[in-house]
Amino acid sequence: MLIGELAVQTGMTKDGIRFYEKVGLLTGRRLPNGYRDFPPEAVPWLHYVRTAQTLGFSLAEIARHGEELRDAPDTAEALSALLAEKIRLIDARMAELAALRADLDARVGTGCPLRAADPVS
Amino acid sequence: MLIGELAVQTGMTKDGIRFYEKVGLLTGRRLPNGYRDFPPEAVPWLHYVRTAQTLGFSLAEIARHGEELRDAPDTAEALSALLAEKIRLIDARMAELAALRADLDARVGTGCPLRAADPVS
DNA sequence: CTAAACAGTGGACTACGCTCCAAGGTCAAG
DNA sequence: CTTGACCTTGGAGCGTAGTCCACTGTTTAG
Repeated sequence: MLIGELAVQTGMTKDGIRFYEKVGLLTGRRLPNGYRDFPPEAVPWLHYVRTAQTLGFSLAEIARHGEELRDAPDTAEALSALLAEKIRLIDARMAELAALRADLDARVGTGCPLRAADPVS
Repeated sequence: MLIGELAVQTGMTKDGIRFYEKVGLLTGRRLPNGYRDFPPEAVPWLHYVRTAQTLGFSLAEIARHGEELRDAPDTAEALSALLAEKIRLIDARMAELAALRADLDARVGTGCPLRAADPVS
């Protein structure tokens, strides 16, 4: 698959895809003419990358996790460990969100909690 | 409260605090000598800002929300609306995280799901 | 009076995650 | 053989969120 089609199928720009390759999120095969050639699996992979990214994982983290997987002696086990680790991170983030939510919930109707901190009032 | 003490009490740098003031997260009173003078409420406010920020809200968003509050005719009502809005956002984020978590969960032990997308293997 | 410990400003610089652009190579159709 | 659509590279530029620095002013203690 050439870069343009991958761009269409993932909703990314070509420049974005090239950037992702540059930072190691995608490894590049080249056709004899120098064009990049992506396997179809690149599509779900990029969707996964976008999802993980919007959830607060940096591209470097995502790339590093990919590499850890690639270099693991026992892939199935390494994969499980990595996913378990990600799940722990997600749980931690969810807990933080729950705490903020509870905090805001508690402030609703209790006067002027945020504004009190804003000296303009 | 002078900037140095606020920095100590919030764990921020003075430069960071000045930056926050510059982008409108903090409004500056000045002493006759030109020094910034912060009310004690700035401490919980900055803690709140940091929390909201780590949860994915941009400084611009946080500042804008603060302004919306300030400009609202009925502060208590506006506050409730704003907090309700934030809570909705948080719920949406939590739902996304839950979805990713379930996705990862489902992948654990099912072969080579991420690696399949990484053409190096 | 001077030195130390604070404060102020402006501007350069960083890292991340892109986006845009110019100049040029490749390929299929007419 | 040219046109157009596609691809390549390198480099500049941008927005966000700061950090760091030099130089200068202010306050306090000895």
